[in-house]
Amino acid sequence: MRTPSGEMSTSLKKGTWSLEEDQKLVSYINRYGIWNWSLMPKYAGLSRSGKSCRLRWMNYLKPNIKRGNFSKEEEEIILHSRVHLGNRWSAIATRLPGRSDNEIKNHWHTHLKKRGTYNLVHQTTNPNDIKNTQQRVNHVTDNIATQPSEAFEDDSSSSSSSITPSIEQELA
DNA sequence: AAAATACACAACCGCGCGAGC
DNA sequence: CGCTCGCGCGGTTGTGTATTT
Repeated sequence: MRTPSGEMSTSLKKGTWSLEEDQKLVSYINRYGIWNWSLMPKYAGLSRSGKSCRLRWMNYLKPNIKRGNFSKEEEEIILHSRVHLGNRWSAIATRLPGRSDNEIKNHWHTHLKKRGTYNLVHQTTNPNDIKNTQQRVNHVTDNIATQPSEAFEDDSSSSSSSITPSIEQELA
């Protein structure tokens, strides 16, 4: 195994994030952007690994992240996408703006897995709903089949590019 | 009311890939 | 061309909460 250079074994904190840690990470990224996950936590005053920070940001702190219940339509998209894409959660996540791959994966394991197959999602809906839903799902599936997976624009990339080494100097 | 169990969500770990040197 | 590094992904585990006994 490799040992990431930026995050050596300096007693990194693990477990649930506190509000204070969230605030530190958010305010740092808002100010300086994302330039290097391995080094950022140090400058942000966090005793966390870069991986941990990245996960926290991607899944909960990033703007536009949707929290809370999945809609029926979102579940349908997940179920149907999984049939076509398998367990490629990140690819499935591109079909659901505002949802992270981790959240979708969790939702699958806790809710949707039990249903077994895509078809069972319809078990409580009336015939008309089923028809309409099937049309929507077919539309989504067609898109999946035709366009690889660039689908939704991701604004995270815009912030990660330009801000790099000068920050390190500024903060050192 | 307390203990046991099930459930849902948050976070970690290991690995592979691509870019840069 | 091989090596190192950082990032992202998917699987798995940990933890808190709700429900049942």
